[in-house]
Order: sequence, then structure tokens, then C-alpha cells
Amino acid sequence: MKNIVKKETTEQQILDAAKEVFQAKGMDGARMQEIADAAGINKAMLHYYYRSKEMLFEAVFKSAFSLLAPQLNAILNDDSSIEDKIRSFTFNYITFMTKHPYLPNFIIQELNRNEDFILKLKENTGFPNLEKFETKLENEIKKGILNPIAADQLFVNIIALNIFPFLGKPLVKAFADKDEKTFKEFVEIRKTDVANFIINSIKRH
Amino acid sequence: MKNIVKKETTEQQILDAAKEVFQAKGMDGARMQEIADAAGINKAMLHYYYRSKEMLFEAVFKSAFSLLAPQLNAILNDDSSIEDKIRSFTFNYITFMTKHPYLPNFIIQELNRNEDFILKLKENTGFPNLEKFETKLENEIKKGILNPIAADQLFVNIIALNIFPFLGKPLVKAFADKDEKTFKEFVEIRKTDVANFIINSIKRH
DNA sequence: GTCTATAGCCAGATAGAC
DNA sequence: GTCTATCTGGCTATAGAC
Repeated sequence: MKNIVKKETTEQQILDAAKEVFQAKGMDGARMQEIADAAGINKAMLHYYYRSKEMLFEAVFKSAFSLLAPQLNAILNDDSSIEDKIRSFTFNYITFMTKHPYLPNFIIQELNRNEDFILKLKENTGFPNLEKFETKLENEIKKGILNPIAADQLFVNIIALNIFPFLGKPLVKAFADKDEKTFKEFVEIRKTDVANFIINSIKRH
Repeated sequence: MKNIVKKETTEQQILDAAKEVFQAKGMDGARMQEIADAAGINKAMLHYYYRSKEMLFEAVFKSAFSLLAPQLNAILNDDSSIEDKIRSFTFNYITFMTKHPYLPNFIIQELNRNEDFILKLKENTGFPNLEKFETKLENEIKKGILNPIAADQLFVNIIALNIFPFLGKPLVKAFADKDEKTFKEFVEIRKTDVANFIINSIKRH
């Protein structure tokens, strides 16, 4: 029986350190030396395990995106009502992002830097798509529960309202004169307010 | 009388080229050589006019932000009703961004990279603030025209819905299966749809 | 003001000992 | 597998001719 001590493999230590540095500095701003220091090992090890900076970055990026995709699929593919989807997504997403504040900016920035990444991601099974969401939405509109709205527009509205405060955090803090503490409170309120805002707009009165 | 030929100064040529390259690649990804090539002049000239890469970047950044700020002030400081503010802002902003698609991503990315920039910007007069918007909003809520909502939350919702599709363009294209043409149509629809979406949510029925 | 040439540095990658 | 030392190329910045 082996000791059950917290003994991560070197490979995993590197990946963790790389996540931290890449997410804070981006591909171009990150330095291999800084990643090595953060991992507490030698720079040569990075190349031993991941061959090149580019390949290490891709490993980090895929790992980051694979955290985000299930969040989106949850709203797109479960069977609850549109209203329930919106409420649970908003709450879960903001809770999740509070724990990973660098994540949205990292993904957006790198997707804009290199359009090919998105093609690689789409090859994977489990890449989010709107089909089920659209069917469900049209159904509820037909029933008169919701006002007419296009599925793509509604979906983009939902993720815009949830993601933007994290992307534009410095802007939001500056415009609305918030420090770290009041920004946290601002985001906390959104866990329920954003869903109310959306539902108020689309629900038939 | 001098010839009225299109003869920009070298300094302006450099700034234009730098805008293009910095906005596409970011501070870390941009290369002085590429900027020189885009300007059709020598690399040494960049340093002659702007001293260093950092200073050239700051000139570009300030110039970019000074395009964005008046857009925001328009909604915050004019005297029309909240509903009219939202309708005109949405239309104007999306029209403007269609012509400067790299702008939002550039500003957001660099603000996240270097938090000090926002402090420098706030020193300028004309930096957007919510005071007038908040007063106006509270007034209309009191009158019973609008449902209660906090000014900061509403303002962030408005800019989120307008800016996000440009920030997350690769994501939006991938999720909703759009090419360049259908993405343009999608954005075109938002010029009026986003305002309707917001007003529908906050207007008293 | 504009160019060519080059200094000086720094980062990614590898060779090779252990 | 892990380290130290080093190669190699590319980048910012400047010196100096015109």
C-alpha cells in the first residue's frame, strides 16, 4: 500500500504553474522561466514534458476551455424550462467565475489572437451547440409563455450579461467607482438580478 | 498656396500603423519592425518620434480610448429619457463598432494586462461617470415609468449587451454556427433588438 | 529627418553530465 | 528524470553617416 501523500507528478505541477502564468500574462506575455519558477523546477523540464512553449500553451488552453464548456452545455442541453435554465445558469456561472476570474479573459483573448483554436475545439465532441435550446425556446413561444425572440440572440444576451462583468472588470470598477470589495458585492447581486432582468424581458405578461 | 495633397506627417503615419498592429496583436505580440513596415518607413523613425515601444503604445491606447469615451458619455450625460438613451446608444454604438471591430478587445485586453492604465485615464476630464444617469433613472422609477433597478447594474447590462458580441466574436460565431456574412446580419439585427430587449425588461407594463 | 548597421539583451530551445 | 551551461535567433534601442 502506497502512502497517500499529496504528491503530484512533475507534469501536473508544470501544467498548474503554466495555467497560472498564461492566464495572467497571455501567450505572448508569459515567460518559460516564470512558469518554471512557479512550478519550482527547472526550465529544461518544461521542454522535456511539453516540447515547446506553443504545445504547453495549447495544453493549458484546452484544459481551460474544458472547464467552461460544461457550464454552457448545462443551459443548452438539459430539459428544464427556459426560465429555469436562465436562473440556474446565471447563478452557477457567476459562482464559478468568482473562483476563476482570469478564465473568461484568457479564453476570449487567445481566441481573438488565434482563430484556428476554435476550429480545433469544434472537432471535440461536447462542443456546445444551440439545437436543443432553440427547439425548447420555440416551443415555449408557441405556447405563449414567452415573447418571440431568436434563439441565437437570446443565448448571446445571456452569456453577455454573465461574462462581461468579468471581462471588463477594470472598466466596470472605474465607471461605477468600485474597489475590490464593492465589486464583489456588485457581482454577488447579479447572481439573481441578471436572471430576473432577462426573464422580465422575455416572459409574457 | 500649398498643394492640397494627402500628405500626412511621418508622425501620424506611424501612429496609424501602430494602431493597426497593436490592436491586432496587443502590446506583447506586436513587433516594432511590423509597425515600421506597415508605415512604410524605417524602424529607427519609430524611436525618433516616440522614444520607445512603451510610449508609442501609450499614444495608441489613449487615442483608442478617446474614441470610446464620447460614446459612453453620450448615454450618460444627455437629457433625453432613459428609453431614448438606450435606443440611440445601442444603434450608434453597434454602428460605430462595426467600423472599428478590434477596438473593444484591444481596450479590454490591455486594461486587464496593466491596471495602471485606468488610473491614468481617470485623471482626464471627460472620463465617464454615472451621476447624471443615476439621477435620471431614479426619477423615472419614482414616476412609475420604469421598474426599480440599480443604475450601475443597468449601465453594465447595457454595455455588456452591446460590447460582448464584438469581444466574443469567435465564440459567438462558433456556437451559433455563423460565418462572416451571417455574423454581420446577426449584429445588424442587434442595433434595434438589444434596445427592445432592455426596455422590455425595465419598462413598467 | 531619414537611413544602415550594429550593439546589447533576453527568451526559447537543446546538449550533455549526473 | 533532473539539472547546469550554452547555443541561437530575434527583438528593442541606439550610433552615426548622409
